[in-house]
Amino acid sequence: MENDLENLTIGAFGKAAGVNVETIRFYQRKGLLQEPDRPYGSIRRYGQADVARVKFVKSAQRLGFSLDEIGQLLKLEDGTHCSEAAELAALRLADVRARLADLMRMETVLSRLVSECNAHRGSVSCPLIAALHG
Amino acid sequence: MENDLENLTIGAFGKAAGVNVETIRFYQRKGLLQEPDRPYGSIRRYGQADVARVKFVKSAQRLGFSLDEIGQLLKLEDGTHCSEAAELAALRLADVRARLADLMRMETVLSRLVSECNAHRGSVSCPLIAALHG
DNA sequence: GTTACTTCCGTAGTCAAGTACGGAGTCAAG
DNA sequence: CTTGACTCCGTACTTGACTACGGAAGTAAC
Ligand SMILES: [Zn+2]
Ligand SMILES: [Zn+2]
Ligand SMILES: [Zn+2]
Ligand SMILES: [Zn+2]
Repeated sequence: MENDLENLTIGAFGKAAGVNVETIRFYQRKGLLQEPDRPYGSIRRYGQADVARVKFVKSAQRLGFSLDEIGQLLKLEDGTHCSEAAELAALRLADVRARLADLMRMETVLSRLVSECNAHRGSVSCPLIAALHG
Repeated sequence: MENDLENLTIGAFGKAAGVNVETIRFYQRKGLLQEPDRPYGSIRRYGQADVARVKFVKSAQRLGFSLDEIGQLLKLEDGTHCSEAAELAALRLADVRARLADLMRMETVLSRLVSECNAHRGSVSCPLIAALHG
């Protein structure tokens, strides 16, 4: 296979970017990745810029951005006017903090319930189950 | 309407439990709620035990249990042998803690990126966008 | 030049937890 | 005894981020 770094088949591309081939096609349909022209009667080839783009998507996903938001970010990728990007990131941050607060509440309650259940041996009814009725 | 507390129509039941009628039907299909017998050529009626059951489901959901897990919990609702319930709760707790760690990581990175972006005014490229390439 | 993998492309399915819809049948009020 | 609201039931749709499938065409290896 003549798969130098700028002539990757979609399979090699997927491997290089750490994603499934189907994921690449899916991103193409979503408009997150453009499909390179296809030489007549042949196969598309991909390069390192494409790999970088997918890695960008995956990094942003790890920070909680949705694919739609990542689409926005990619349009600002030149970095010349980042205020919109900062705004998106601030929204994400607010959302992350809200979910964090939710989970902290769950953590508090669950850990209390688990330890209460561990402690009530012998007593009549389980406080864990009882708590779910409130 | 003769809707005393033990003769609720499904609509009154939904209102009493704070959920949509369709949600009730959905829970019935899922086996979380049993459907009461339907007097010949008539309409089903519900009581406070049903309302309590839905509220149990909703409480457990707020703690992060899935409907499938809640189905398990409901089978143990007698409270006589709670070790399985405690085990489920411990699993939920572990999961909540894992998600908490994820979100804390996101919070750290996002808040750093946002403040770095706010600080870089005038400098060449945006560290927020740049970071997504790593 | 045949075998065996890939690519291409469109469509369809997955998961969770519901929501929506359409056409009966039922019920209470006026 | 009709109107309008509600119930019943089955089926299909929703969201987000993929994943799977099927058949034709391209390509690589021997
Ligand atoms: Zn702009
Ligand atoms: Zn217990
Ligand atoms: Zn048991
Ligand atoms: Zn910036």
